[in-house]
Amino acid sequence: METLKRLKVIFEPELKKEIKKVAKEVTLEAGEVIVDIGQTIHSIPLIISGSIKVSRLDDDGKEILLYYVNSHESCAMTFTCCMEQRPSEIRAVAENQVTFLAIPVEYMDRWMMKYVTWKNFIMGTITSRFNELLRTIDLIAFQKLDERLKHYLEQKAITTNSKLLNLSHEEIANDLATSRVVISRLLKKLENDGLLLLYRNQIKLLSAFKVKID
DNA sequence: ACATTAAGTGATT
DNA sequence: AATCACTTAATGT
Repeated sequence: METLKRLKVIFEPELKKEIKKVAKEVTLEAGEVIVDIGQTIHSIPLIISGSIKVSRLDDDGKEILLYYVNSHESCAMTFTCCMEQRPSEIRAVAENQVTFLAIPVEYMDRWMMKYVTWKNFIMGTITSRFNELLRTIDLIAFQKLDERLKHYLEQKAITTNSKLLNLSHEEIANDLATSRVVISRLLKKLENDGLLLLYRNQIKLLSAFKVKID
């Protein structure tokens, strides 16, 4: 399985062998649901290419974006759900065409004990996700929607690997759980600041907008 | 040409 | 920052 080589994680050879043995390679098209709220997860994904959008539903059943899982990453929420075999709190949808290795949950525990690199990998993705969520909580608490928007655009550029984003203001507003009018105003400000250009259903990030792609 | 949908803006809470 | 009300611009039929 050459796909494993493309992961930048450094797993020890024995672990790689085990992964090859038990993992199933799955490819999904954009929009396909991987897990929905209430479902129980039986395997954890190691993303080879593409990305997954992870969201939860608020009280009114509206979708609110939590984060994207990109290439070479895995989803922190699935770990916690898997451990206890509890129903998923989140919904995961393929953002674009995505291929990942599905690893059955029972190996999670076993490998944690057996392989340091696996433990480090799991802990690493949980910590970085936790820190990111902490940051967005801060931004929400201090009502810094403009910074959340910038972060959102940056993530979007990373997942699509393009500075040309095909998004309407309304979609952004839905993802950030706010109103379209607010997004339009903030985007206009960013445009005036020379960070981006606005078109209909399209946003072009300029070089002044620091994103490390290409 | 007309209807529909996306985006821009002032005023108000 | 959210909502309302309204305008303007772009796009589809």
